[in-house]
Amino acid sequence: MTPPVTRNITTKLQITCRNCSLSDLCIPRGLSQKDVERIGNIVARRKILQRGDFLYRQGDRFRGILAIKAGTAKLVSLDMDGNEFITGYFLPGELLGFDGLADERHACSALALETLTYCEIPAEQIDTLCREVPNLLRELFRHVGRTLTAETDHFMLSQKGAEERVTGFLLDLSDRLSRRGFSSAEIKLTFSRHDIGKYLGLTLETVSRILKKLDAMGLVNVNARSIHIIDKDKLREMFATSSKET
Amino acid sequence: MTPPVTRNITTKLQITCRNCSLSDLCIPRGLSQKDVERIGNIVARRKILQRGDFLYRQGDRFRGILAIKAGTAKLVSLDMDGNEFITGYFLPGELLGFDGLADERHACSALALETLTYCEIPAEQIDTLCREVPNLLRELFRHVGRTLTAETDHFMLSQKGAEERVTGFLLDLSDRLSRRGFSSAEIKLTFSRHDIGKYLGLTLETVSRILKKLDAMGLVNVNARSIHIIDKDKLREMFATSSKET
DNA sequence: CGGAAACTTGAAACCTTTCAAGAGTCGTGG
DNA sequence: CCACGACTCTTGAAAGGTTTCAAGTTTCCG
Repeated sequence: MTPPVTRNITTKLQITCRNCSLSDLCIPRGLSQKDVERIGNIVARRKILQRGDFLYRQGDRFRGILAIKAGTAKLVSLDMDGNEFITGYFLPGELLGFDGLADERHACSALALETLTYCEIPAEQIDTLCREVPNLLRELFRHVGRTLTAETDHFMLSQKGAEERVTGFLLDLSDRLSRRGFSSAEIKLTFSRHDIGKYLGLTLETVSRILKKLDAMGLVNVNARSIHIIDKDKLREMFATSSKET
Repeated sequence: MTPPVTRNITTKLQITCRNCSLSDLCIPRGLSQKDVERIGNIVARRKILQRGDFLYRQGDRFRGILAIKAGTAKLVSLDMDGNEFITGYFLPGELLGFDGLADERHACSALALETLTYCEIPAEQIDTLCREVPNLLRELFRHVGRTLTAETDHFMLSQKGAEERVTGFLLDLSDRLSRRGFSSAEIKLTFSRHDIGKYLGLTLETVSRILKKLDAMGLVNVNARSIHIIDKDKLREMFATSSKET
């Protein structure tokens, strides 16, 4: 057995927060040079995972806040009946792990959708680090806050019609990608149709049908897992269309 | 004795965190006597609002974290099209306002469902207070974390069948009430059917129908806005029933 | 007491799911 | 290099659950 995993040739280059390419997205964003140096020494760096590997599992002890350096991940929640829901997804530069804050145990599982590297602020260090680096506290709050409003948006999206859910998902993904320096028009999905469905509260069949419809309308170009957004404005327009009630 | 009273005749007595009846629910829970004293001096106390009043509005500048002393509140979000969603609700002893953490502006509106009093930790004080009171930081993180997982649960609930959504809502409400010292069987709703619908992603008609059905099944006793839970076990059972997929 | 708002109730319309089968994709091994 | 098997995705038709629409009825409050 033991499949020939593409093991990481550990580049011996020392990457710290200071010279990390994501510093303008990640925690250091709001921090001074000196502060960055400080947390750079504590952050555990460059863990590497393969598709399907867990960053952490539901029920795991909370180890710390993770920052994705490369790759994408999904947040999976199981309810008491074992039904699976995807409650969020993460791109490079985004922070996750906050679901372990409530009671020291993770409420969700996070797993890699492709080869993924990440950094980690160990849980035990957070308190002291926040005290030593005043702005870090605020920065962390900003990030949980953002996670929170993202969940709110996710909920609202999941209450709309199927068409809007899918277009909303594409727009969100596209925006978040572009904010992180990736092409906002050429999307290579790491999600399966099933994943998208579980994220949006739809069946994979419905997702498939709507993707096809958007393609037929000329708004996007769907080819298996690669999606080309042709007319984002019209996509946005169609996303907004359907409001009626108060 | 001294069971948690439902209402407070505006006693002119000086209430601080130390002698607050909710101290075992609110922030002070995890803190030492001395720490409580400390934050007790900073917390702005006992603002009072009437039904329909806003604790804060979407877009308002983030003023601080609020703790409800008495009464209930709902969190309302409007999407870009003006559609209204209820993204959460709060009982005495619960903290809200975290939706303002992301960018100094509240992403939702919070409004009182009945006469309500609350306390407030001013935003400007949070940083310094956290540095002075080490455990407060952890306690605050615990609370945001809890808010986060509550939202996840809310999302998952909203993906289920209508019957489970309503029973799930009743069970959640009942549990949270009892955890706060209120009767878990005798519920006096401060929500309208419309509110419940907006919270669960259902129309008010559907909520009405299902409430009636649960009544007819003998699981609850519905009388306008007062709900008596007769058979919570069976209610739980019916909530779990419907799991099939993996 | 009267009027507005909240709630109930029924029937039809609508959207998404379910079920079922076929097509495409990918990796492995002959 | 092609075949095989396992997935993943597509596509169609029927079933099912919620919403919508449309009246009523009740409750609440001035």
